[in-house]
Amino acid sequence: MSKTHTSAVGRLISESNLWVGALESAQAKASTLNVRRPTRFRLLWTFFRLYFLIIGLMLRLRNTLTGKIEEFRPMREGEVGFYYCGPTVWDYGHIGNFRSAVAADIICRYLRFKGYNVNHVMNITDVEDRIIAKSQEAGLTIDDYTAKYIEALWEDFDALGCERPNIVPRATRHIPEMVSLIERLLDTNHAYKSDGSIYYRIASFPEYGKLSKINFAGNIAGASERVLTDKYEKEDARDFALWKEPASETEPAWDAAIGRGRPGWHIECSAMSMKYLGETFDIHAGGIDLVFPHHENEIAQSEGATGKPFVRHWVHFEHLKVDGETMSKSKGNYYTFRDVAAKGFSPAAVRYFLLSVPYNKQINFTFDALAGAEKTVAGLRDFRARLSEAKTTPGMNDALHEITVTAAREFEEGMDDDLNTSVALAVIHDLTRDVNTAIARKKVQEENKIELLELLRRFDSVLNIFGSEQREMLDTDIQKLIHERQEARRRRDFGRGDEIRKQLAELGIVLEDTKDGVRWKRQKAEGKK
RNA sequence: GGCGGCGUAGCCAAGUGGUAAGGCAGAGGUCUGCAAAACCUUUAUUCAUCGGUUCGAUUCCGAUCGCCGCCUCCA
Repeated sequence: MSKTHTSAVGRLISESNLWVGALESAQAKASTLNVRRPTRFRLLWTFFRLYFLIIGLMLRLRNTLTGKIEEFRPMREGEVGFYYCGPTVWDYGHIGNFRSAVAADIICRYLRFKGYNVNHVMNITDVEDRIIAKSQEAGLTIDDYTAKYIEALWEDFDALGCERPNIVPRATRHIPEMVSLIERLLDTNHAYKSDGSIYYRIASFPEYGKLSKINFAGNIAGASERVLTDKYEKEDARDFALWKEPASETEPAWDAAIGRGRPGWHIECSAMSMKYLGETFDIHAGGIDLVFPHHENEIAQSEGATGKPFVRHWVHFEHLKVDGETMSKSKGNYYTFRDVAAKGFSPAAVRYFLLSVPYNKQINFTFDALAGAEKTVAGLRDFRARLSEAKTTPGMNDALHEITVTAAREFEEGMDDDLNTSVALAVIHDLTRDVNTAIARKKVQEENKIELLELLRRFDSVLNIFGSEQREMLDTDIQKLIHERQEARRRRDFGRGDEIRKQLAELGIVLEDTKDGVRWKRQKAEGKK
């Protein structure tokens, strides 16, 4: 096999979308004919790639609005507008929040993997009842109060390997946009003033309930006491506040043509998402609990004001449970990401755990499962290091090449199927086992290594579980000890060798004697219960 | 009361109308001076329970039990 082959395969991997059966057979034919990848074959490949990109490997995503799994097609070719209802910064994020954040991260990363240019907008809600209450308790302005949690949020994002969104609008910085949207709603009779506050008139929007499929008739007969007993100056109990009159002088408020007040929660997301993504955009994501009323209200506000469809594809993340139960402070099973990290678990293990179950299924958090994730991640990282270090012979092992190609295809098929990360991970584990065997049997050739490492990079551009490829340098003292131990072993002075191994273990360095020499690694982080 | 999700090995779990992915843990083995790592074998005749449809159901339908979510600001 020639160098040309390698680069073509490398491109194949890096461009993705191309791993289809027909392609493989074309490729198999090329190799049986022992053709040095002539230009016409490359053209044929390109044809297949384009063909299957259009009709073949489409991402299928569940859409809450229709309740169905649909092929995802953006409004504009190659461009995706993505809005994720981000956190309310009144406290450190808990592991449930990060389940959603990781899910949003995976969607954006996978869309990019598929070749889309993604504009990821994540809002930060930095004015809201709890924040107001907490900041007043602390004697701080809301900006001073939230600053600490916003900073913490980014630290947690970085630790968990979540990409920073492209745009992170804050509610308090978009008051004029909200005010003008409310004005539009007043003009179109979708909103009304009452006692200094402004409410949305649900009766004016007949499609209200289309996202959550909520049945108001059924509710009234049932247990929704709050709706019935709440005392509001509203035309209809279902109407919700767009603009709230401050209850006291000390409450944060903004002066506006519509009166002094502060925005309701729902209007924030309508105003900010439309500002950055347009009046109609591709994907709006968030936790499942936001379906009603938050997202339902966003639709009412946005579509009421514009008369256009607001969002084409709604994606909702299922919740995380702890030991099979709801996570709540009163049950004592409430954990922030920081709590978990403080118990000695690595952020990588937390990320792995959070993405090990598809986003649309509830995930059950247990410390046993997290300890399992810790070992699994360590194993995967070890695998990549072993592959990087593997000694190779020139050329390409065809059987291993087939395994590589198949893994690439199956990974993409799994992810295309409504982002089934469980399947994608299983593909990686299978590949790991096969390649480990190949390494042990010295079957990994130079070109296999190149394409395998490239494939792992491709996988990791989506999952981000392998992490940095930078190999840490050892202290010279430690290097000397390792060398000394090798010398001792050569003399068959195993007593001295074991002594040094023990000494290094105490320094957190674990050694592996392989046929190609000694490998070292850091002691795996052990999570403690 | 209305709407929705889920119950799969010790644990976390994927999945499908045709007879159970993957990870962790456990057991045995190969390799190794010993380890470690890796690999191999093994661990659910069975997918909450009971009925029904079907040639065939874990997968579809019904009922029951259990868990979880939403029903006005919770990811």
